[in-house]
Amino acid sequence: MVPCSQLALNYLSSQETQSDLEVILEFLEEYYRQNTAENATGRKVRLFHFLFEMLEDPNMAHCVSWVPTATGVFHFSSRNKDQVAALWGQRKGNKRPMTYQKMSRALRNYARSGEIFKVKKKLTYQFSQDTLRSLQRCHPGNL
DNA sequence: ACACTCGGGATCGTCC
DNA sequence: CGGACGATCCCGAGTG
Repeated sequence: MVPCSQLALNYLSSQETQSDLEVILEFLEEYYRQNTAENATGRKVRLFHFLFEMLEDPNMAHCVSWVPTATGVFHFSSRNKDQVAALWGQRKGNKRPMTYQKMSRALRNYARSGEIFKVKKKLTYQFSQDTLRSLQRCHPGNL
């Protein structure tokens, strides 16, 4: 997560015509909206955010893991893929249980927005460069 | 023949 | 209310 102060500075320097107070209030409102409800209740989390979390968690390696050969490529375990899906549905608070079939449909939608692409291999997908960079920026952990 | 995987249209829920 | 957007549901085709 980029520090609030740095974001605010960038924002301020690009909005020199408005009054400082106006700009600051506008920024804080947006910042607060993006960084509270999301982390607290998981309401605004997108599927690829969740998947990135799973991929960074060593305890989930039996479900999803990075493919070492290329950056941003990951694949699901054929046996445990539905476990990831179940956790995803749980995170979203869905009434009906999530399955890999339904979750993978959402993954396929990411091809249109260019966030994640399907690769030829079974059960494997690839984050786009931009998506991967922004995810790593928000996740100050390893790498 | 069979189970598993992929593709996509339709629909839903939330937000503005 | 209605459109945009992301996700969910469902069914049929593809494949080893």
